[in-house]
Parts: sequence; structure tokens; C-alpha cells
Amino acid sequence: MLARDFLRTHFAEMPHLLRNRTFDAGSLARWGELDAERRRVLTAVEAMKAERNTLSAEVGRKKKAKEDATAEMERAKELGVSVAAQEKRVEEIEAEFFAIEQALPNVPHESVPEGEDETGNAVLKTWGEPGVFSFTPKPHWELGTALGILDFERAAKVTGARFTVLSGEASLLSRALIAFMLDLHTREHGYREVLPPFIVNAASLFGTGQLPKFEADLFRLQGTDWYLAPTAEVPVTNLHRDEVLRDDQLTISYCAYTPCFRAEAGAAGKDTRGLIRQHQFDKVELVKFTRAEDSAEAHEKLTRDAETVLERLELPYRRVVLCRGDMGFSSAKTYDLEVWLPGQNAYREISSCSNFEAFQARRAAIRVKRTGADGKGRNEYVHTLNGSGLAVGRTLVAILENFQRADGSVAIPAALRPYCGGLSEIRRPSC
RNA sequence: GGUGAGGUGCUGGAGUGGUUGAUCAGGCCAGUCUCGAAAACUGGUGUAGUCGAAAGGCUACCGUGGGUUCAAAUCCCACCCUCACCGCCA
Repeated sequence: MLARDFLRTHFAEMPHLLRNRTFDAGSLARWGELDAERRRVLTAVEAMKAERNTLSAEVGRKKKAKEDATAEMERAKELGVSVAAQEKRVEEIEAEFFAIEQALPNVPHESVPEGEDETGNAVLKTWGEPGVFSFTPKPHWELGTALGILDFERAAKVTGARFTVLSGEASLLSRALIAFMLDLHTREHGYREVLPPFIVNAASLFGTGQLPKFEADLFRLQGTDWYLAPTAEVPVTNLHRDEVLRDDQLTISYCAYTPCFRAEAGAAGKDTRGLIRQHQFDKVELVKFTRAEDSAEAHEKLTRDAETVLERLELPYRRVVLCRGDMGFSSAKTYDLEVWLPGQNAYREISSCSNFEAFQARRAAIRVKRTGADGKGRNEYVHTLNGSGLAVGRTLVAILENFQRADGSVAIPAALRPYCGGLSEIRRPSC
């Protein structure tokens, strides 16, 4: 959510500030009307309440003194009726007001490029060279099926489309990648590892911005307000929901492995083959809470931490900054990391690193107690950030496709071998 | 799932309808004292909204949401959570 103060003081320029983002201009105009009405009605109600409180105190005093307080009680009762009616109006306004506010997307950071869609994104850097193959590189679903380590058919039988069984080396590699990534981030990048619940409640999903707008993308547990977590961003960011942190706690950095569950509503026909787009996938997530003035630098650092995983695994990638129109609802600035996939002859997203500034912190009420220049304490919203470090399934895909050999076998990156019991390649068993 | 107990401010812990945003103690901050510290003493120490140029008012908040009442932390209802025991179970 955007701050009310900000909306008020920048009301006229909001359409410009939110250009290329999806929002309802009509409801923004309505916000302006409601803001004025809300304050007008609120002031009136509170004045009546103040009078009633005074009368009630008078009643108490008179009753104690055994005096007659009938007049005060009657007057207070009348006021109570008016208060109730006006309060109902306040609640209506408040509900509509809030509905508008929580549906407005974040204002992009000034460094975010212009643009309506992914064509407006800008490649900021490229690392590594796409490998040169003496043969036509295969997509991972062909490689994995031939090696007997990816089983799409049985997954479809057990559950349905967009699920995969990893078996043998694929399962081992997946487990190794998780351990490798967590070790790297905790030992070298200063993150604290957490293993959060994989099921989250509606309040948490509201806090990070998935609800109410994107309910269709989630799996909801029947008859509850619990959902399968679509990303560890949700449980980990909400670790500090409704908290006031101490200034000396910041910056807080967490990393977490979780499976992620997405209904992928509207994704029909996209990436139907292979591991790229699944209802269930594994991810190691990086989450940071910072002071407002530290978030831009923390965003660069977090993105570097994710890039380091790719570099250690010798996977060519590029960093892209998303333009205004291609960014997610809650984000102020997003870098995507795209890994080279020779089997598809394309760079594909493997990590998305975003700075949400105070947008999520306002929704989730995550604050920090700070001391002002005047020596007085005050609460400020923190800035929250997160990024994949990395998506495990897609990393597995990248290894299979980049390290494949002419005979259909796949080498294992050196950095990963200690996590695989020294295994250096995946090869179809001769038997 | 069942039964019982409980959820109050940074912490502990009072408070069962009336000037209670909340006794008291601890913590923390500032001051006095001291060469300095401790101790002692004094003062301060929640959040949000709203009015106001400011000073300063006002309103709301004692797990959450309703209800009763002139008045609710206190009474009633529902729900959530915690703890204990039972059942079940990885």
C-alpha cells in the first residue's frame, strides 16, 4: 500500500507516477472524494463522542453523589443514536477507501526504465558465454526423460499436468542444489536460514500483496483461510508482521528453502513442456528487512548474492531490469536474472529480485523504532526486499541443458560435486 | 478432537461496570549527586486516526469481532491463540 500522506500530497501527479502500471483511474479520483468526506464525517462523529463521554462522566459523578442524572442520560442516549448512524457511514467510507488504497500498485523507483511490457526491459549485464556445441543441444525434457531422471508421465498419473517426478540423479541434484545454495548464502553472504511453514494464512498473503488481487493464482485449502505458499517470500516476510523492530536489528537477512505452489491461472499453453512452469517447485529465497535509506544498496547486494550462485555453477546469465509496465504489483524495482538455456536457445528467468520499499511493510505493519534528530523515538516502516537465490527446478534445467554432452550424458558443475557424493556426471545406466 | 485454565503497555503483574490509556514493580531514557560508576532521588517512557501554523486538543485501542449500557479492560455471545491433561500421531 502507498502511504495516505503520500497520496494526499501527490494526488494530482498520481496518474503520472503510476503510468504504465495497471490501476483504475476512476477509483483514484474517488479516493480524493472519499478522503475529504471521511475526514469531515470522522471529525463530526468524534465531536459527538467527546460530548457523550463528558456526559457519561457527569452521570457517574451525579450517581455517586446520589443526584438525579436523568437529563444527562437521555441526552447521552440521543447522542448515541446519532453516533451509531454516523459511525456506520464512517465504516462504509473506510471500507471503500481501503479497497481503493490496497488495489493501487507501488510507485516505481525513479531509476526504473519506461516501458509498457517486457520489450521495455533493459539488459544491464551479461555473464559467461553461451557454450558452443558440436551437436544440436537438446531441451531438458528430452535429456531428462532419456536419462530416466525426469518422469512427466507418471507425475501426470499421480497428480496431473504441470507436475514432475524427479528420480535418481535428478532428485539427488535437486537436494544438492538446495544445500549448496543455503550453505553459500548462510556462510558467505550473511543470511540466517529459516524453515518456515509452507502453508500461510490470508493475512500473510495480504501483507506481501498476493491477496486479495491474485487469489486465482493460489491453492486454497478447502474450508479454511489457509493457502499453500506460492513463495517463501510470504511466510518469511510475515515473520515480522505487526512488529516494531529495534534499529540495531537491521539489516535482517533471511534465506529459506521451501517448495512453492502456484495454480498458474491464465498460464495455459505457456511452457507446457518440461520443468519451467510447474504447480509445485522448489526455491531458495532471500529476504531482507532494511532501513529506508539502505534498501537500494541492499537490493544490489541481494541480486549479487543470487548471481553468485549462477557463477559458482558456471551457468551463463544476464541481468535485466524490468521496465515500469512489466514489474509486479508490489515492487518498486525488480531485477530479473535470466539463465542461458541452450536447449531452448534462449535466456529464461531463474531469479527475480525486488525492492518493495515500504509497500509491503505498510500492508504488514512492519516497523522499526528509530531515534530522530530531536532525540525522540519514532516508528518508521522498514523496506522489504526479496529474490530467488535461486529457483531450484530451473537451476536443474540449466545444468542439464548447459552441461549436456553429445552422448546424452550430463556433467555436474565442480561446485556441486561435494554435495552429490563426488558424482561428476549423469549417464544412462547400461543395464 | 475432548476437558480445564488463561490472553492487559518493553517485561512481570494488578484491575469484575463509572473521571482507568490503565495501580504497582522492573526495564529503558534524561537529570540530580559523583573524579567516574554503583546506589539513592526526581522526571519521562505505547500505537493509530483526526483537528490545529504551533502549543495543544479530541477519538479509538486491555487477543479478534459482535452485543448489552448514559458509561465496558471489567457483563453476554462467537471466534482465534497459548498452556495443562486426555485421545490420536510423524
